[in-house]
Amino acid sequence: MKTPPIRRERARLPAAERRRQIIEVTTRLIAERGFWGLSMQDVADGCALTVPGLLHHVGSKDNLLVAVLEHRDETDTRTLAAELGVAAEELWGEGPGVTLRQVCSALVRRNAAQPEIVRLFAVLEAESLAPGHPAYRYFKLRQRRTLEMLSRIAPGSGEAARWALAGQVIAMMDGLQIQWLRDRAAIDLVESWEAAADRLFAGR
Amino acid sequence: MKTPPIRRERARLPAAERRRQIIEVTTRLIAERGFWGLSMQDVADGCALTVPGLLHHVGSKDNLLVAVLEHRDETDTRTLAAELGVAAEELWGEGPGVTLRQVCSALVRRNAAQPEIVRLFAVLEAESLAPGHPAYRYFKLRQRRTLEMLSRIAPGSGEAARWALAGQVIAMMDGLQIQWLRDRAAIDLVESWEAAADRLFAGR
DNA sequence: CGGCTTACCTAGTACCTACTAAGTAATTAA
DNA sequence: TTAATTACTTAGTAGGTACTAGGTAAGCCG
Repeated sequence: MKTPPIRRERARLPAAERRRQIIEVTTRLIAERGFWGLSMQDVADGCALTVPGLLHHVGSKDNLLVAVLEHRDETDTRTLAAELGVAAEELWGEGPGVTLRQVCSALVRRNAAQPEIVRLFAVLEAESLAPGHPAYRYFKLRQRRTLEMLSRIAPGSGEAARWALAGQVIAMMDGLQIQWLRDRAAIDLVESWEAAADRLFAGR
Repeated sequence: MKTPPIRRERARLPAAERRRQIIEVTTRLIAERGFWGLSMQDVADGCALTVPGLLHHVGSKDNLLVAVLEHRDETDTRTLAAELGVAAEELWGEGPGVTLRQVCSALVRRNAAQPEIVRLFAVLEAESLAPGHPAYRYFKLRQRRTLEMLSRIAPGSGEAARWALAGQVIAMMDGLQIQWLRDRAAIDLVESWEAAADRLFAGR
């Protein structure tokens, strides 16, 4: 005695739109629980889908993570360039288009407005330190790439000195962001960063 | 037709010793997968125990995490004080026993020798940013406490300036540690820190 | 309208999750 | 030497995990 199929009142969305929704929901959930703590069931629920319905769009859990990261990288560089009033290509070019300090200020200001996404990266950044993590390579490459980009526009004479400064700048931003995420009432991210930057960029 | 009970060749350890082993194994596993990714089965396997055997000692998964953190705090402050040749109590006292820079150098040098434990904290620090995490309160308190301790021995005139410096020092250490953990071949933690400290403590 | 694509479904697999209940046997104390 | 303690076991519960196979129906194009 089979129960007759129940008509569901689910919206049938075009793939692109559904994908966008999936990525948005996943971003929030990873920020909360990390990738290891993420469950496809929760993502599906957040999209009013079944789990196989979700898998139809993303294929697998690992793929989903990759999709989230790629989407972030894409939008991030785009909006950052826009905020600085510069074309994305010349952001990291040789010419003195923008200073390191300007880039950092823009970055921090935008991050201050999207704590959820900052948290996503903070959690994944730490989780992915283990070589078995599906985002291990992604973050390793990302670190090298970021360091290279920042050191290119860093002030200072020697190449080594510019690299060191770039590393310090990244470390400081990451560290302050965590303190801020932990106690947003007590810490103002932009203000803390500017104070730290005054010290890091002193005499330049 | 029951299979007869198989005689296991398992060591029966005194509680204290078994607990020590459990904490050690758990520390390694959390560093790898985070708390959300930790499974009691894996911990039990690592100790050559069954899961209920493990639960006999720790009660629950949350308790296990608390035990790990408490154990770390205990040993960490003890060995840090020893390394500086100071009693633990006067480490954070009013008198000019040690400078902030000395404390940081000692901290970084010791951390450089135990990457697994640094990774444990890096992962938990990020994961526990979510209010539902069992270590949420622990890390929030820890951040406040650390900030207070460091700012007490920080150089500088105003109280606000000392707090700011303490925050920057913590941020820089955390950030450099992550870069180091991600690419230990490319980065020397102690060296990076000293270079950064030269800048942070400049003119003091 | 008729056929094709595709968004999404139900059903099921094989396994892992933390945790409990209740019992056994090794160790220690009287 | 017996009695109490306790480290650890097997067995079981109730539910969650990612993922697959195969089907249904909604929407688009001719």
